[in-house]
Amino acid sequence: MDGFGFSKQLRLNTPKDYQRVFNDVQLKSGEKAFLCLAKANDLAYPRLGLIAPKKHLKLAVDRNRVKRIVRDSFRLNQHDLVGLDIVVLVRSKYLKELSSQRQLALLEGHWSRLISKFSQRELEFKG
RNA sequence: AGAGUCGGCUAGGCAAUCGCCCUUGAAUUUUUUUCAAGGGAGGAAAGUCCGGGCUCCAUAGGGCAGAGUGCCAGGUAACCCCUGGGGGGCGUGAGCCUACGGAAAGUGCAGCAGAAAAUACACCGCCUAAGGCUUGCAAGGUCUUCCUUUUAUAGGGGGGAUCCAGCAAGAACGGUAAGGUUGAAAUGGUGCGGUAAGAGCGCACCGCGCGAGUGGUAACACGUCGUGGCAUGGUAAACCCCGCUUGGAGCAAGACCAAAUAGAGACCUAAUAGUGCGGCCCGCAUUGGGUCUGGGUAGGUUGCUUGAGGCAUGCAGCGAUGCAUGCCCUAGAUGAAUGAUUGUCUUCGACAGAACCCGGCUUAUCGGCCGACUCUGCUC
Repeated sequence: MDGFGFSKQLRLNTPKDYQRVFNDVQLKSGEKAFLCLAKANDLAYPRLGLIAPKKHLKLAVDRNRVKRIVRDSFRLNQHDLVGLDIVVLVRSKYLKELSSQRQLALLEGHWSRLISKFSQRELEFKG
């Protein structure tokens, strides 16, 4: 796993996968635009799930755009996120007003916060 | 040059890096993984408003109801679509708009204004001819009275009454609908005659209805002829009537794989019956159907892209379109693929993301390009 690919392996594919994360949220990071939920997965790679409700983003074009940006950011940072199942929820239409650069910056912040929380938790768990 | 009308095309390009989906080929032991090549959203993909294909319900059949549709001809798989034509309306014009069958089968509806809104009425106005009314007049008639002439009949003269006849004036409980006022709409228009005043009351012209004729496949047009003084106010995206069309459900359709609407038990119910069948009846098929208990799956494959397909040329047609030949294969995802970052093009954008597939309609839309045409102005 050294490339920056984003194959099917790296996605949450079934309702079951999503339920697993929702039923036991271990890590959380969020603000106005995004909410990231995560749970350890005991795998050698991270997995990503996306929820962009029609309620917040009415147009299919907007929903697709956000998903692409999140996926791309996840793809480029996947090596730091090993061992996590992450579900990203799009929270509001406020997102629409943000530039793609701003969105990417927000996501970077979420990733690093998740990583630090995750490593802290691992330490506690071991200790 | 300015203003405008109609039609068509386009919908960022290029480079680098990191990625996604599909197909093909190669490597790998098949799975998997890797590499290479190729392809990868729209003109509206949208709204889901029509019409089809396809699938299942019966092989989708008859009638009623319901729904849709509505000038004519053509095109098409089909249509509420398209093309051409006709009628009506708008515009100087190119052009644009038009649910455009029936109102003498019936029912209903019409605020405000106005005299009056569908029945003919009569507010203002105009008129006083006929018939009647009121008032006046008194030369006729009639009645009455007085005077006078005469023996008398009768004659002459004066007064009064009456309203029989007459004359004049007035109006309406009469005539009229020309003129006025309202309105989207008021029972043909103009002129002449006519009349008490008026009126299709009569005539001329125009308009209208009906019939014939001519042209046109037809809708319809023409106005040559005849005929009717004119009859049927509007509204049918009000009910309705008439003609035509129309079975229902949808790719979560449906099919396959695995034990898979399975298999098991209990109770209830039924042959003029139940179910398929989801408006109702007929008809057709079938012999079951309903409730409950307990048990189990809710995964994968397919349908899924070669099609009423595109492009080019030729022929037929005013055109929509059809036919012929050649070439091409051009997204098939399914927690859902086209992106991100950077640079550059002086500027880079709008509306917006395929989900079974087509043909339309409607709505959204930044900018650019091309063609045809119209009007106005200037120059020659």
